[in-house]
Amino acid sequence: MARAATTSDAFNAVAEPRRREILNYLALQERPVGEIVDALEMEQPSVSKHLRVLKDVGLVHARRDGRQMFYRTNAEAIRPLHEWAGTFERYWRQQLIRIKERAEAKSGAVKKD
Amino acid sequence: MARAATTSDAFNAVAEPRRREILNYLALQERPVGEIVDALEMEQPSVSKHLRVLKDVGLVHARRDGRQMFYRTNAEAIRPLHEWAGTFERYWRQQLIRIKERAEAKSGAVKKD
DNA sequence: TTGACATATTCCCATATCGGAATGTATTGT
DNA sequence: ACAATACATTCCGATATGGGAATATGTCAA
Repeated sequence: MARAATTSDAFNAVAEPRRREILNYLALQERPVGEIVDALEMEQPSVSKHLRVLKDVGLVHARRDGRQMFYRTNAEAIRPLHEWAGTFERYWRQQLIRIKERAEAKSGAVKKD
Repeated sequence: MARAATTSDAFNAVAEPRRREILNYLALQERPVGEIVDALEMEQPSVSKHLRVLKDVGLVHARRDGRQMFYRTNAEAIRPLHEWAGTFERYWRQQLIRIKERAEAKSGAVKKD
């Protein structure tokens, strides 16, 4: 076995920085491929390939209009990622509190509340 | 060029499901490698290698105690991921509202509020 | 039909992966 | 010093990658 395919899930798909840029760009409104190419300064085949990956895991939706293909971010598909990361929120909050407490203790613990 | 290294950032590191399991397991409290091996039923070298990746991107902290190495999740390092995904929250909320509106319209739009 | 335009796919290559097996290293107890 | 324990690393093989170049596909316009 080798590394998991980027097409396997959203986690793998967004691991690629270029794909995150594309998702950011397509979040506001749908755009044709050519505009993505111009805006993000990437090669057209590269953009098409990234879009293919994103579409396969449901991170973008596609719509044809004449010769153009309009893509837009499917924000819903990013939720699982947000939720997984969110399960750690209470832990980093705790860490911050501990750091703060240690800093206060070190500085002489003037106040105690 | 090939795919970005898993050691490059947190996004790449958490793309691996096994590494997410490890992070989940080490979030509550620090654990020695052997316990991770038993709890998650993975080979020891595999666990060590994943921990190496996680440590390199700062997702876990390590502490030696005798022959054992205790690891714990550094939740702080997961925040950037949470925040990136969070920038899409308003979009998926909009999408849900639109879906709801469409459903109501279709069902006859009995109520209008 | 023919050509132009917009996008998608294929082929190639250097590289990075993950798992398994074997081996290396650090620390402790005797 | 030696063996045992706990991890870490290295080597291997199969496979997936992303970029570049070339080519294929699909759609419209004349």
